[in-house]
This record gives sequence, C-alpha cells and structure tokens, in this order.
Amino acid sequence: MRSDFVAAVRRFNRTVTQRVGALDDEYMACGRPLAQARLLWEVGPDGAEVAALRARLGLDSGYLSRLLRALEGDGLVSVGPAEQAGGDARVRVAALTPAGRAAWAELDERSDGFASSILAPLTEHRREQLVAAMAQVERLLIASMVVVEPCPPGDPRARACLRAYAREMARRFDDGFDPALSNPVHDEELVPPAGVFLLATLNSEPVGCGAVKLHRDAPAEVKRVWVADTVRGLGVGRRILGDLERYAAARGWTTLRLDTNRNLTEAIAMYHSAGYREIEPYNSERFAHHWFEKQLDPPQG
Amino acid sequence: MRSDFVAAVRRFNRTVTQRVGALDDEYMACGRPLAQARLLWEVGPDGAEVAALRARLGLDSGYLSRLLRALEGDGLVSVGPAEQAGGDARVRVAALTPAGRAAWAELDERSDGFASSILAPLTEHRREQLVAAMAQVERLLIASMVVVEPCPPGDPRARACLRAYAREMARRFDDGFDPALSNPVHDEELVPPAGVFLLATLNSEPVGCGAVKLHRDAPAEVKRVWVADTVRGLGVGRRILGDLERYAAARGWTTLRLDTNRNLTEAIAMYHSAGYREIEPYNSERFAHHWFEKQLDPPQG
DNA sequence: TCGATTGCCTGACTAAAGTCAGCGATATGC
DNA sequence: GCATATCGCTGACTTTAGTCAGGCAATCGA
Repeated sequence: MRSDFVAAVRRFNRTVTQRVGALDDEYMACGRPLAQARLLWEVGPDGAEVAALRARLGLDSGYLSRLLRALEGDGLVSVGPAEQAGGDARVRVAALTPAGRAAWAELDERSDGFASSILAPLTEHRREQLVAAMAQVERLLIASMVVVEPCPPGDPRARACLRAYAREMARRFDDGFDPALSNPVHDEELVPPAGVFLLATLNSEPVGCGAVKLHRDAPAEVKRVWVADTVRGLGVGRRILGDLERYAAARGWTTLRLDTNRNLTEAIAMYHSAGYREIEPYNSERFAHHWFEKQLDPPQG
Repeated sequence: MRSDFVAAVRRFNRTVTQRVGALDDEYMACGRPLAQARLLWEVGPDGAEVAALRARLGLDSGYLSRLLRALEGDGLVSVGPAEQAGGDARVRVAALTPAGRAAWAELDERSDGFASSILAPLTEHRREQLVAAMAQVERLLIASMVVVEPCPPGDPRARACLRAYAREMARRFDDGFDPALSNPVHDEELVPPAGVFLLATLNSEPVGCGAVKLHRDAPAEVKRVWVADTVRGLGVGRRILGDLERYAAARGWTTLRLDTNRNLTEAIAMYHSAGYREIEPYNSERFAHHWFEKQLDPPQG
C-alpha cells in the first residue's frame, strides 16, 4: 500500500473522526449520558422493537434493557408489547412519549445546529466543495466497508438476496422472470465442492451476492450476481465477480461462463470491462440474450 | 443554511465519524484502556511536558496524573523533571521507556494497518479518489474550525502572531523589514474604542491576525493582517478582513484604507477581489508600494 | 406435548472515565 | 520577604459503560 495514501487516511482519521466525532457526541449527548441519547435517537418518532435497537446499536441485551428503564424513568419512552395482534408476544416495542418526542426533536435540532455550525464559517463555494467531498468520502468508505464472503445459500441473508434478485429480474426483463421456467440452480450446487455462494454485506446487512457452479468436465458458470441499489456503482459487483473467478481458478478451472439478459446493461458493461468476451449460446436459458466467457489466470502464489 | 447541505453533513458525521471513529479507537486501544493508549501515543518518541499533554488531550490534571502513573506502572513511560537546566522545576516531562517505545511503535503499526484495511478493498482508482476527497474534507473542516475573535494585542498569542508577522515581512520584503522604521502601531490604538485586534485560532493555537485603527476624522485603517502558512488558502485572511470591515462599519466608519508591499502578491490579490481599489499614497509608509481603499456598506440589521 | 430456544428482563458485578478538594514544592509580583 | 499563584500529585468520590448468569414467559420443533 502506498505510504502516502496510508498517511493521508491516518491524518483524516485523526483530524476528522476524532475532533468532529467528539464534538458530535457532545452535541448529541445534551446533558444526558451518551448511550441514552443515542438510544433515544434510535427509538425515533415511529418507535422501534427492542431487538432492532439492540442490533442497530450493538448493545448487550441486559445493558439495553437498563437504558430503556432509565429513559422510561425519565418519562421519555414507554416500552410495551407489540401493537399488531397475532405478533410474537415476547417482542416489545419502545415508543416515545410526548416528552420523549420533544427531547428527540431537540436532539434533531442540535444535530442540525452542529452541521450548520460547520458550514457557517465557510463561503458558499467552499460549502459546496465540502459537501461534495463529504459525499465522496462517505460513498467510498461505504464501498470499503462491504464484506464479501462465502455463505451457505440457505442462510436467511442469502435467501433475502436471492429473493431480491428474482424480484429485480422480474421487474427488468421484458417478459418478467419466473425461476421455474429458467434453468434451475439448486442449493447443493452452490455449496463446496460443487460451487460456492458469496454474500456481500454492509454492517452485516446483505447487499449483494453471486455464485459459481463448478461443473465437472465443463467450464465453471457464474450465476445469481446481484447488487442492492443502495450500493450500486461502488464496485461491489466487480469484487464479487473477481472473488468468484479466483475461487474457480484456485480449484483448477480455467474457463468461466455466464449468460445474461439484454436489459441488464450495467452487468453487460461490467462483464466486458472485466475481460469477458461474448460467445455463442452454450445453453438454452430462456431469459438469456447474451453469453460470455473468460479465460482465468492460474492462481497466484 | 441550505437544508440539503445540512443533511449531507449530518449523514457524513453519522456514517464516517461514528463507524470509522469507533473502529479507529478499537485499533488504537489494543487491549489497553483507550485513554491510556491515546496518552501513550501523545507522549510520543520525543517525550512531552505534562502540561502540553493535558492541553492536547483536554484532560483533568488529576486524571492525567493517574494515567501517567498507570503507564509508569506498566513500565512504558517515565516521568521526570525537565531536562534543560534553568527551566521551571515544577514542570515535568514524560518520556517513553524502551518498552514504551516498542508499544508506541505497535500503535503506529496498527494505525497504519487500519488505514490500509480501509484502502485495501478498493481499486487503485477509487483509492486515489478517496484519498483526495479525504484531504479536501480535512482541509475544509480545518478552515471551518478556525475561530476569529477580538483579543487584546498584549495577549501572548497575539504577540506570537505579531512576531511572526514581522519575521515574515523581513523575509519577503526586498530590503527587509524593521518595525522601528515603519509607521508605528501602538497597542493602545488596537484596543476599543480606538481600534481592534482580531486573533484567528485553530484549536486555540494562534494562526492569524489582523487589526483596524479607527482614526478620528479620517478613514479607518487596516493593519497587521497575517495568516500562518499552515492555514493559508483556506479563506482565513478573507474572514479576518471581512470581520475588520464589519467592525469599522458598525462603528460608523464608511471608508477603509490600507497600505501594502509589492511582494505580498496574494494579499494584493485578496484586496482586489474583496472590492478594494488602488489609490494614491495616503501616508509615507517606507515599506509600502500600494495603497488601497474600500467604501464600506452600512451595517446590516 | 415436552424439551429446547428465543426475547426481554433483573441482579450482581467490574472496569473505565472523570471530578473535586486539597497538598507540597516551586515560582512570581509587589 | 511575604502573599499569591502555578504545577503536578494524591485520595476519595461519582457516573457511565459494559459483562455475565440466571429467570420468566412465549414460541418453536419434533
């Protein structure tokens, strides 16, 4: 890694995350303990399930419970059973009381005030530059926080991706998409040694996937590449594809193939720029219009 | 303030300072309590005075002392009297022991590792973008953290600026600069109601200054505008000048004048772009080649 | 339908972070 | 030379943050 890049990132971490972060916390806290303030914020005007709060804030179950009791004691939130009938009677929902709503609004206002105080001393031109640069940093940091790793296709997060994949294909293909009419992909084919399913997550939320089938005596085949639109354009698809290629290459396959629909223009552009070349149809996939192939480099090291 | 700008800054604060900040702390801590790790880092290979550490970290005197004892207990730092003879015998200096130097190096390495881990998942092109955007954000946040406020010209920080000003003039003028040969500016003239001295600080370090003399029955006069090169190009000079203009206008002056040396090209450009126009000499300042004047807008509100 | 699990809770605990008053030695101002 | 401040230190204290074991009720799986 270039040492000037590393130094620049470190300087950024120091100056920005330390100073701005500390100030932001202070503004947020507003007299209250920081953890309580954060929790109050996360409960939000619409309320939230206790389990969701625990996941979002990454807190211990006991600790969260205690924090909720403290906020309840201050009359800011009320924790009760879930509204909807027939729901799980164990899950409880935290909601803001009127006083809590007021405190929340104050937090919101203070946050706005802090952001404004950062922009205020700058000229309009510099404000635009700062906002643009912040958006860029945020975008690229999000890209860098996406984790791609193997995952059983039966995992709920994998299932969520596969459902999202099917939904998107149904939406984008000219004549819809019915998995039953498409060449089937069975879970067993996406589990080593037959193949692999890769899941991309951002803060442990699923945001993309991809799979490869290692056919015996035939080129390996890429399937089910999908990226959530919240992280599109950040290179996640490219990373998934690259990892799939390395996976196949590491196991001795020298050729990778895939088929795709003509409406998936970004995907087609990505395959081209990743070194795939279009070939004659190698299967009778009903929803495919283009077939691609790439010769894999032998594994490094 | 534009609400989309405010929202963008808030999103940035949330995503970047929270997540990256928290991770950075974790990497930094390295098993140790965070406060100890930070202190160890601030002591650094060259050592540091206890008072300086207190100022930099913003810690309570007692707390800092305790933290130092803890690090001493772990054999990482040694606190002793200041080296130099004749110094204040009360001030004490913290220095790293060999073990402390090793721990410090480990912190340094971990920080590098963390920065690398942010860059690692990105393509080279995106790395360049990220580093550039981070540098931009840092630059502009620094600009926004500079505080400009009135200050007695006798304040040590003001004195430091005035010394730096004289040093820089001596360096840049063709034939040096001797305040004794220049039109004199006395401290009393820079104290209300005769005038004002503005000090620009970054994290309470002085980084710039400027003054205005409110002459009776004559245009007000700008003097001693200087900006440290660490924050040059961030609009600090412009802010100081603007504040001086508002100060004079608020007290009824309608015209502002100043003189400057031909070698101070950035300053001359700034005066031009701030609406000053060149006029005939209005004084016999030995080191001046250009004289400027601006009509002030009456105060708002 | 019974055992295991899950969701939320409480009690008991620890560690870290931070505050405050005051002490002893040194330095400074009048 | 004396009062007054400053510098760093210690002791006593509080608050915040967080962990862990276990308990109760609802739910799920076989």
